[in-house]
Amino acid sequence: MDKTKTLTPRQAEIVDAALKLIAEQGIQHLTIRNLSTAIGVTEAALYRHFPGKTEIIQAMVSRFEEDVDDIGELRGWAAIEAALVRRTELVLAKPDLARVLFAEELFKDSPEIAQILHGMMQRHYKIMERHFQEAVEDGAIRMDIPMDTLFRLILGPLRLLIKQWGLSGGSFDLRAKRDEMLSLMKELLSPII
Amino acid sequence: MDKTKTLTPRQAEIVDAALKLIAEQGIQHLTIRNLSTAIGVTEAALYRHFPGKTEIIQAMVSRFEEDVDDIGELRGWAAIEAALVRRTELVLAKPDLARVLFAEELFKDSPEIAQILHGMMQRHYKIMERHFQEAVEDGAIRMDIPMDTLFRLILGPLRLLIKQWGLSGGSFDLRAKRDEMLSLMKELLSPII
Amino acid sequence: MDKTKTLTPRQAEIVDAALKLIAEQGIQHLTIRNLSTAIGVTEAALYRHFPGKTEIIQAMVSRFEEDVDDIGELRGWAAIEAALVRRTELVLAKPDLARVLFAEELFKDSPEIAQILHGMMQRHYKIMERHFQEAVEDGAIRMDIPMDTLFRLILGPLRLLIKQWGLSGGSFDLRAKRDEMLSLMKELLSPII
Amino acid sequence: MDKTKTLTPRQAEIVDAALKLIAEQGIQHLTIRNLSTAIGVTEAALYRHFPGKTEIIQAMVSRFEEDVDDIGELRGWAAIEAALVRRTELVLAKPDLARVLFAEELFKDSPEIAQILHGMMQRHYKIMERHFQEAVEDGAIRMDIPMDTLFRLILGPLRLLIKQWGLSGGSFDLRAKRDEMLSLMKELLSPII
DNA sequence: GATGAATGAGTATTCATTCAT
DNA sequence: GATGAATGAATACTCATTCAT
Repeated sequence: MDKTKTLTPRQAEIVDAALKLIAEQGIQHLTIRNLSTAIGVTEAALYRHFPGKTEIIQAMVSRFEEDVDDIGELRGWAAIEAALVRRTELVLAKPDLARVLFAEELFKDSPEIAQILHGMMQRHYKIMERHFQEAVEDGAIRMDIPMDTLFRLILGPLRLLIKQWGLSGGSFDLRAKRDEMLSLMKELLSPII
Repeated sequence: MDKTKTLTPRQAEIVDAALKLIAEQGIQHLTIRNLSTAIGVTEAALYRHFPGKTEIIQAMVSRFEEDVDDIGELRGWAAIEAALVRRTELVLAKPDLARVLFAEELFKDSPEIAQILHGMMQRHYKIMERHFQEAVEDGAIRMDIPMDTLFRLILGPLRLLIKQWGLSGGSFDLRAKRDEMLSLMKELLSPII
Repeated sequence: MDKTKTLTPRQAEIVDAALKLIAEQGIQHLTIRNLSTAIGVTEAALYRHFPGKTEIIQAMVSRFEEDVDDIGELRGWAAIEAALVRRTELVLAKPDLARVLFAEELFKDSPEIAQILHGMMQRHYKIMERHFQEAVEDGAIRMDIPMDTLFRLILGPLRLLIKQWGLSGGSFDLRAKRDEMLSLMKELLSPII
Repeated sequence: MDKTKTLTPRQAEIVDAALKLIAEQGIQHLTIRNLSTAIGVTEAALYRHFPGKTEIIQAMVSRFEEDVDDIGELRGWAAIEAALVRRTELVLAKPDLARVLFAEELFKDSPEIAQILHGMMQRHYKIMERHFQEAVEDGAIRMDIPMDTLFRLILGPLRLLIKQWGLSGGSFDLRAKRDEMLSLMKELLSPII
């Protein structure tokens, strides 16, 4: 039931620090040295808790799923809205994690991580697709838009919104803009009666 | 007339190799060593052609503008379409360059490059905004959408489309999907008469 | 009580090796590579003990003060003699260190070190000046010589003596020559009754 | 008769530039690159005029002799004074050359240069020794001082004076201090009647 | 006389990792 | 659980020199 390995407190601490480091200074500054001094131990100490750097990043990436998934019992447009809201709320609650969230190309290096991310996106895509389908069936979304295009039409602007918010250092009201966008999308995509 | 410094053949070769390296292996692998062996010379040889790594990246980044800008005399929705088409055509023509094009966070580290990119984006944004305005005036786009939201609504899906195309290794027909998206957008955004 | 940071054994070893390297082969050969092989470790290992090359040199230079300063409770000509004797004894005890001691121009490049050395010289100059003053008051030195000239008259020959001794590879009896010089100076500079 | 090879104008230009570079920025900055850009040619061009860097330095060092030697027909104390005056005048006329003049340890690297310098010093010493002898015979200097000590007693303060003048960036009147020192020395060293 | 392009050895420093304690 | 010391491979960059043109 629980696919994510439970982390020890120390492991969690390390993952948190890694996340913070990446978000604040970029992937390049995620070094064992920086990580260990951020936590207050020696470099060697980290290897008591993780076999290597790769595993730390993996643990870090795995945390994404925990936070992003699970929109409850909702269906259709309500589920879509809930998913997008959840995403932005996550961004607001854990900006560090979020700023990394949409930068898949950062992890091009390690195939393992890239794969984890890819799987995550795929799963996410499947879920969204189901809700899109429901929304079409419910009459909330017009039926002439291919699924993949619909996905891009909705997720694309949201991703860009979050990216701009991150790059600008949180200089505007993310919630307000998100809500504005959502209601606008809902209107734009609704069937022409 | 020509603001961009003309590169020597060797410089162009280096920039090309850099682009390829970044696109294929990620920024982390853009090292002087990798670059020089990719070209087939010693590391020291590179410094005959560029003062340093920074300048190589700058030259690389500068090439973006050359290719992306300039949509001619068009205005309004036609100009928007032309710009987006041009972007995807660039992606198709020079996938290496393109894959880097939308990954601003890659350059978070070096402020100089980040600034160049930021300036580029700003300029691009201004141009697009003007065309949006024109399109609204022309009656091609409904007038109740704030400019920034409009920008995200149009650019967001395109970016996502290109990113997916890149990540999937060009597994679908980018032109077709782009055209589909464009005509759909045009319809969605047109004023309700 | 002890202003100088105590060095770990390894740090002391490194500083010693650095001193030896400089003395034997000149500043140009004081490289991390040479230093590490002189000690028998890899280059990287040095960075466990010092943050960088600069700090190594600083530690090296700091040792000067330890050894040169502090002439006890003496005053006047006795203090001057003690200072000069102490200097030559240092030269005899640690030739490596000493050979570097009077070659300020070696450190022209790195301002930090130059400044440390300059401060050292200034402090030394002040102390000597005080003792000169006392010696004049005590009637040991004639009163018609300006302080700076007096300084040069006494320190100049000593410096040259030490330099010659160093360049000649210690080919003559430094102590004897120093004593000869000191007693001669004392006589030359004493007031004409 | 003329031991110094005559330099071509270009060679002289290179030597001058080398001198200036060393004096202004230290030996470490005497690189072929810096040298060539100082003159305004490519690095490769230098090798048309000198076989290598060593030979450039040699030519540079050789120039010392030209300028320092030859005090004419004088003898005794007058010759000593003339020699010291000549030295300081050289310092004043060509500070670049002069600042290098007393820093023998700079050239520890290349034995050839060290040897040239050593020979120069030896020759100088011999000449001075002769004049000291004459001065003693003439009754200008007391006869109880060993030659080598006498040499240090006179040259030491002068060297220190010049070094301080150089390090301070020429902040005091070198001629005045030199004259003050000379007349003082003359008095101090004269026989007690 | 001079240039442009290249080289091989070297510079200080950083990295992830290992191991004995 | 953690440390101190070390390593080997990498980083960007500089050096004196060579060579074909």
